[in-house]
Amino acid sequence: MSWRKEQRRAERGYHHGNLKEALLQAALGLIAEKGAAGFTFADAARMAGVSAAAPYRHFRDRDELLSSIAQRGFEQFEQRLTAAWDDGRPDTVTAFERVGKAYLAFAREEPAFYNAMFESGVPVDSNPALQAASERAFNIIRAAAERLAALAPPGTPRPPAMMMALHIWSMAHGVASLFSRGDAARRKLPMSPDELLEAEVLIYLRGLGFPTDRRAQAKGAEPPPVPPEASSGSGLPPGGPWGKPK
Amino acid sequence: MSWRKEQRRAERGYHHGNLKEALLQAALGLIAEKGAAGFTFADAARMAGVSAAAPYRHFRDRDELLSSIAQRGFEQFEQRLTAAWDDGRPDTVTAFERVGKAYLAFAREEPAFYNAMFESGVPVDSNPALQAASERAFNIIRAAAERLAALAPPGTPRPPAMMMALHIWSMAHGVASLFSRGDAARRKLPMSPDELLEAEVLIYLRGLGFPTDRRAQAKGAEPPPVPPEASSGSGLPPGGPWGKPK
DNA sequence: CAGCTCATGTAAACCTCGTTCACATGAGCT
DNA sequence: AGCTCATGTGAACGAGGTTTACATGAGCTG
Repeated sequence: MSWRKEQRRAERGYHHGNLKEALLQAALGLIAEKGAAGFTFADAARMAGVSAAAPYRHFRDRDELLSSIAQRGFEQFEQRLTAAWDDGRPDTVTAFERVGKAYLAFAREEPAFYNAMFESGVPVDSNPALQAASERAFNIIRAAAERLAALAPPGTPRPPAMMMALHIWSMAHGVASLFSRGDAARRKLPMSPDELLEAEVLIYLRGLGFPTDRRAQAKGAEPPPVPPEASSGSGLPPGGPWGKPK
Repeated sequence: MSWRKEQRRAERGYHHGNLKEALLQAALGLIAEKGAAGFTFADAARMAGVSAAAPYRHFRDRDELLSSIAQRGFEQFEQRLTAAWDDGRPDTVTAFERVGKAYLAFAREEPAFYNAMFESGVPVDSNPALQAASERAFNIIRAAAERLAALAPPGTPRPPAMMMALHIWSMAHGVASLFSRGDAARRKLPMSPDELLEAEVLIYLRGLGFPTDRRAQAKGAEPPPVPPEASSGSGLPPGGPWGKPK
């Protein structure tokens, strides 16, 4: 069995050359497989072909590795949310929903990152860089909420954008962690997590008085009077945001 | 140092008498302190004054202890939700909001249970009793949603109660796990988690067309025509569900 | 190019934990 | 009194986290 280690060493020499990165990648894979709780420092080292003590040259301890991954996660998260938001094109509500979907997509497609970010027990404030990355990501949601709030129909009290952002975040996180990942996904649902979240957000926005029919507005302009096609006076498609009751 | 162990043994004899219960209590305390991830079987044994091997007479392994705690958690959770719902008294919306508050209160006051139930990585289906307890608890929310759905204003499409229940659950869980517990509670918020959730639920209900002014209905009866005091035609108090924009 | 230095890796050791196994104890029944 | 079985003990194993003393070699310096 030890020829393997020898061969690896022969391949790469005494020094690895890029161990830090290799450890992060290995950890990412392991966390995706077994969750942040099941991930071990030693395994990551093994996977990178180095001794168990080597990682300590690059991370103070296991928690710091985890926290680094969480930080990267928030960075990628921010990118995905930014792309989804696309500065509110083609219209604010459509873009807003796209952000919601991007949230769930991230949670589903990057389970390792999501796990490290929200479920690993790493305190957000354990590391200033982590905290900053987390805030940048949240700010995307907040900025989107800001734009949405500015569209509040005249006559309606304008909702605080921060509150809206927190509400949306809680919905997305709630759906993701209860229904969209890992063991939780095994709960039997009448609809997909994506549909669930989309309906939730639409109903919420309607509750704030927003026209949730996309045709009713464009490019962030003040919404025009509701056109006659918009059904039931609420701007929603017939049947409600949850589709036809099959 | 060993006089302590001896004394303990002297106090309680060779047999503990109620080790299973003692272990559950010890675990509860440890989880509350350090989270389910940081909790160790050995610590629980130490705290109960027995050897590290003793717990295996009562639990197959560490996971089974955790799962037992999660189950108890769901049972207590169900009780609290049931009490809060109080069969929809004095009116459905009020009772519904009380359930939301009870959810958060439970998450805050019973961090160990909440942790074991939702954040410990214990799969809900690892144990039939656990699964059943979890479903009973969720059924309270579902039943409440059912009653609420039946109140849908005439002319509005009636929302599926199951969907409503899932939405409410996701909001409550989202707020609890992001803002109301442990490290997460350190995020700076413009309002308390309770207020945040209450506003969220009210806005959501309004989005479904429910009159969210409590005076507008009583005892689950069909809501009467909106009285003149109900402002702005939405049934909400002036300023919106989030209070005055200070 | 020889030599030095420091970042980077290794091996070995220590502690804790989860888990198992052979054995001890004593509560309750016969 | 004696049996028996549930319950607890101690020792042992393997694994992981972490530290420490030592090894290696990449890159600078003269």
